[in-house]
Amino acid sequence: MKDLTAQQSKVLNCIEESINKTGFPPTRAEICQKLGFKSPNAAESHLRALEKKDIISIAGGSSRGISIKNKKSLSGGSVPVIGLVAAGSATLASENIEREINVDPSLFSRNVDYFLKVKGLSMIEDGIYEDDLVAIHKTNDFKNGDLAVVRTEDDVTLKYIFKENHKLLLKPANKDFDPIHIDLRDESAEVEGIGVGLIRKN
Amino acid sequence: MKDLTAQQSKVLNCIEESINKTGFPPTRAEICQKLGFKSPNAAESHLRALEKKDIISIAGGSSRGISIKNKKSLSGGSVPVIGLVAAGSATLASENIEREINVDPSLFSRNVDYFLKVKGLSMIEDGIYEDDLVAIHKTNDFKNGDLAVVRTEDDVTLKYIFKENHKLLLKPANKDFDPIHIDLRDESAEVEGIGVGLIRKN
DNA sequence: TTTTATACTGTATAAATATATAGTATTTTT
DNA sequence: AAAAATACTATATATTTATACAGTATAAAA
Repeated sequence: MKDLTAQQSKVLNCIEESINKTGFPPTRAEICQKLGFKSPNAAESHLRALEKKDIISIAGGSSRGISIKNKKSLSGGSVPVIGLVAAGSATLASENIEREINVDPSLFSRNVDYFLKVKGLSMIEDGIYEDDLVAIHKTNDFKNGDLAVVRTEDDVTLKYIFKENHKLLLKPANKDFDPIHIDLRDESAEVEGIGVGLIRKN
Repeated sequence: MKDLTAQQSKVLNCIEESINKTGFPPTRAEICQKLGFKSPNAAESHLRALEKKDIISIAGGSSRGISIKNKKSLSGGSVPVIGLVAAGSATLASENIEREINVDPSLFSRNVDYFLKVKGLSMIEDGIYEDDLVAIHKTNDFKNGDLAVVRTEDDVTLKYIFKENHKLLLKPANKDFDPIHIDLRDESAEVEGIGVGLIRKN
């Protein structure tokens, strides 16, 4: 990584301060005011220099469109824990949120949108126990064999998913449980997300 | 405090998403686009409602001036991840630290001093797999049956511990592995900590 | 029952903001 | 020695954006 000049560091610091203090990045004018510049272009060119050095990224055409790259300790690491989801309700509806926990975003391979608290023993043979928190990345894109949160017509379930044409197979990891077969021509089913990790509390 | 309407929750979610994804809050127009509103005032009035309920604050006269309140800036303590521990070396010696991760201190029942990266399959029958990170609370106090990190004369191992007088039993959760019997009159062994949780990355 | 809150569409506009262009001067790199 | 990067002032402007105002309609609270 290239070194920053003294002025560039000041500008970067100013951006960080703004985000920490107000919750959003500064405008060019605000940077100028804080650092004593008299022209908005002073801030602009410093921003472009920081962008060139890959320290920040600038969203073109949008106000305050500055974001700091390789955000290591993003304060917004609060992730909701979802307990039992009533049929028909949105998974992330506030009434389903049990609590919020802070996790390092870099912990799991993909962005974690919520934790699903496991009910029942259907995945126990693969080391997923009752009350384990499965980290869910929200997506409807999946590969066969993925651990998926699937919303069926009257349930939300966590199983291994396999799809072949119009047939959906939801496979548990417990020989006492039967796989669920869904014919998408008869029933609707939707993949809400896939499991990318797990947290267990003893 | 948490009597948000469904729409208000959607808007709040939209704000959080924007901050997480782009690094800065959305504009009214962007909220409308994401949630399908056709008038900027739809977003505006929802924002005002959220402000009235003290969920967010809106900086007047500045673009994207939305910030989410009660942002618990709880410094998620940085906790080291310990990989293979060479016999004789201190567990928390820097050469054993693979990385550091941020966790919510309230996540586990007891304070987590480090994560031990599991090697081998000796605990697989109880859902502890290779490369799982077991949260370790440093203590030499334990109960029979606790999952313990035990330092023997030539190894550091993670097993269920049972002590009876001068006899120590380290019991794996895998029938292919034999329990370790240690006679404390002949060999030394020390409990470094006990497992209070687990993190798995898929 | 009246009021208040929710949930929007639609239009308009002042103010905020990004961003280009034209300069000047110094320092660093090639 | 020339080129490129740094570090600004100064001015201008198209666009973004917040925000007010005017409505419509429904649901919840007083």
